[in-house]
Amino acid sequence: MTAEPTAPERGKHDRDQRQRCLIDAATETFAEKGFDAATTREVAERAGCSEGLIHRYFGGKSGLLLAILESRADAVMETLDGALPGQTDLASEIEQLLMDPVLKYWNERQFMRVCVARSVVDADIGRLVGERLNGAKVRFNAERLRHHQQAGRVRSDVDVDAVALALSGFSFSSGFFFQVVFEMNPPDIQDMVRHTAEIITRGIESESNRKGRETGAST
Amino acid sequence: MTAEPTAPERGKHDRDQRQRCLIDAATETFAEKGFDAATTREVAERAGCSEGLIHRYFGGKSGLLLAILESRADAVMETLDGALPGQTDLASEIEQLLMDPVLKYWNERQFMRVCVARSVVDADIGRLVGERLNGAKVRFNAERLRHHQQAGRVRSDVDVDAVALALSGFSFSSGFFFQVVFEMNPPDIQDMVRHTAEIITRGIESESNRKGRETGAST
Amino acid sequence: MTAEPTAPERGKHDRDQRQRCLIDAATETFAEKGFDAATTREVAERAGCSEGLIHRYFGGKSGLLLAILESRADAVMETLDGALPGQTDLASEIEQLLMDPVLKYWNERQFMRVCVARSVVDADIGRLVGERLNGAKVRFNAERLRHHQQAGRVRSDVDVDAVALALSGFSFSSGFFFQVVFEMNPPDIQDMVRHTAEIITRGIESESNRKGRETGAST
Amino acid sequence: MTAEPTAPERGKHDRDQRQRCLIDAATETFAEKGFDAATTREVAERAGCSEGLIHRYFGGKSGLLLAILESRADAVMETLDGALPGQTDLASEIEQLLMDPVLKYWNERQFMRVCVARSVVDADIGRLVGERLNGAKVRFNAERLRHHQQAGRVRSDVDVDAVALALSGFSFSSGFFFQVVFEMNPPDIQDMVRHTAEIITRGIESESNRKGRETGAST
DNA sequence: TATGAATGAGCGTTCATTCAT
DNA sequence: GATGAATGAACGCTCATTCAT
Repeated sequence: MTAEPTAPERGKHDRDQRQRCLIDAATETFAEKGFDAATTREVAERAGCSEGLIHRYFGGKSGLLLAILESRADAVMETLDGALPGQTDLASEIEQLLMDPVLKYWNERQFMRVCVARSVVDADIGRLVGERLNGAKVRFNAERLRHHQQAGRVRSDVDVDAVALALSGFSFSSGFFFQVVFEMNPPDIQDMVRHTAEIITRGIESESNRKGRETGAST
Repeated sequence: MTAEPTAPERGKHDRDQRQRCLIDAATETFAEKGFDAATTREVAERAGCSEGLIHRYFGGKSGLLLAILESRADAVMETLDGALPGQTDLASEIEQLLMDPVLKYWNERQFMRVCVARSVVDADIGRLVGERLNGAKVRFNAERLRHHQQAGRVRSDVDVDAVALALSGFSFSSGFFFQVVFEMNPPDIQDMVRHTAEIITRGIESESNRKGRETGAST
Repeated sequence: MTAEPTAPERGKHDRDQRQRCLIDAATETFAEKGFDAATTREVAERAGCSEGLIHRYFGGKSGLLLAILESRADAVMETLDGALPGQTDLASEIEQLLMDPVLKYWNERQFMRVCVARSVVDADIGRLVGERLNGAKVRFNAERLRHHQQAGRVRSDVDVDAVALALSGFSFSSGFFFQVVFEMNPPDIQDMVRHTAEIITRGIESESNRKGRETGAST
Repeated sequence: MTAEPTAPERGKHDRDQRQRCLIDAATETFAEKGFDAATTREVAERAGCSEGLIHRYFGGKSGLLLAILESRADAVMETLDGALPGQTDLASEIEQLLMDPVLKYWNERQFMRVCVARSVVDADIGRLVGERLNGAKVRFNAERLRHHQQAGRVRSDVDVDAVALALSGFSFSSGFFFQVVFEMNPPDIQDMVRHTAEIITRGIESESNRKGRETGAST
């Protein structure tokens, strides 16, 4: 998570900084209490400015929610996908695709709480999260898998799009629900995810890849 | 889903019936609007009684939420697990364990919306859902898998508890999030789940099971 | 003005009485401060009940304004017209038609303030006041004048509808603006109105009426 | 109405021009929405300058209202009275005294809306309008009538001050309320006013004037 | 006991005003 | 001097909760 921006002194003029502070304060507050139960009063207090600014800048409480989604969605996807190096080894690739989100969902848990809680109740947000957040992850997974399939490491009868979707769903439930919502023990989750990665690898790899792996392993 | 209980006439005394009506009305209302945005006025209206009863019977709005969880949790788990016949074939078993929740989550989507939306925001509810709802499912999965492992159909190096958890997470994301929240096309989801079931089966089955399957398939 | 209804004790249940109290309290408050500057807080305080009732009963502040107009418009017109006995003498009739509103506008000055202030700013209210309040007065005047014209006391070339409108306008400016808004001395206004009544009588009476009056006066 | 002053460019210093722009913008805004519902934001926007200037120049929103009244009262009276030529014919004089305001109130309807709406609610404004606006009109009327009375065209028993007040009231209700607020048809109003002018003329003219008029008419 | 009238704390929002720039 | 970002008091309104009926 990026460093919390320091709020400008009260009364000082600094539009951009103020907006960032408000968005951060709102993310925390919405995550802790839920969108409805959170009050603009508390958001403003946390941001160290007056309530009026929420309405001036974002057009109200609901505008603030949209601003959160807008401002973070792309950033979040970048951090989820950006830095992942492609692996030439299929097993490493699968483990990476499953394990990385488990870390990212933890880091972005506040933002995720806001998104998830709203998506359940607000269909527009639901679709937005499904398409922008999950969709991006799925497309990313599919691309990686396709590459391995073309290299002959993945069985030709495997539907990489279906597997990509399955992987995103599995890492979402592990990384967000098990870890953040159900408060399960992170090391346990990581073991489970690693184990599942092996199983899936075995389930999708081509005959040649299996042999190479067994040989490589025995060497 | 059980039949909607008929509301007693206004003013009539029928405590149990009234309570069931209120719980059903509240489940619908909370699911459609979210817990905070729903009003006790609307719940009472749907239930066909006065607002005052919500407080007399359940001690207020939040008591009504707890009553929903209490009254449905066990029932839901029964419907999720109860009627599932054990399969002697591993592939069928896995497919059944993954596909069944996809149908059940759809039927119980109203109740699930309430649970999930609250669990994200309220840690107590989060743990309750994790332990009572998901936990039951995981234990059920583990038992089935262990049986197949003891019968030699599942590799001995597979951690059935880990796989049981993985399966529950995967079916939760597919059945609830993909299907209900992201509004994806149910047949597409079912195809993906079936495909994934095959992959996982391949990933966990023992050498002997694989050979038997290939032989059986070629016969 | 009818006696101020006594407010029910706080918390006591008395829907009708409460509504009447709120309408009276609102009339006073709107009259003193204007509709916009008046607050629902103050109205509720004067009525001795909680703010919420304004919204429950009247659907909000603007509903309260409409309720005032609805509840008083007819009553006001009745008191303006109802008790006026027809006069066989034209001069008495004119004086009565001009003088009576001067008293009535004073008694209803609070209600009138609300009506007039809003009509200037809100075209819907303007038309409503023009048609329901002033229109009724004009039609009443016209009927009386027509009767005198048919009896030969009013010149046949007089347009009674035009005169009826003129009389209503004159009594409105004298009775409301001069007396209530400009705070002129009521006896002075009454003298002026009486004098004007004589002049108008002279202006509309038929030759025969004039002769009869002069003869009658000299007798 | 005088030509709208062109606003100085934003940021340029031109105190007098800016003040005039603000007063014009405020007159329009207050007339359209009413004083309370109008916002300083909109006034400043229309005037093409910043909100702060309203406070710097006029000390706030209410100061702006006073500035409107101050700056326009005299101008309005000049346009109401200034250009009216004295008539040697009594009938023409009366018609002119009644008809002219009907046109002037229409031209000044924005300013009048502001004055009238406030005068009903604010006693200070009420007196100011009564004395400065209506008072000036009444004195003007009285002077003209006195001249005709001295010339023997008006009966000696007529109280010219009372009639002057009556005329001002009648033309105020016709010109402002009937025409602007009640949105009556201007030609209809003009017919009514002309008819009333004849009636009043007949009501106040001396015997000699009547004879001269009848002779003149028959010639 | 069940009702629904009544409450009042607290919400999102507005806007005249102030003041850093 | 002019700007517009920032303030904060106060608004209309909502609704869980209470309580007279």
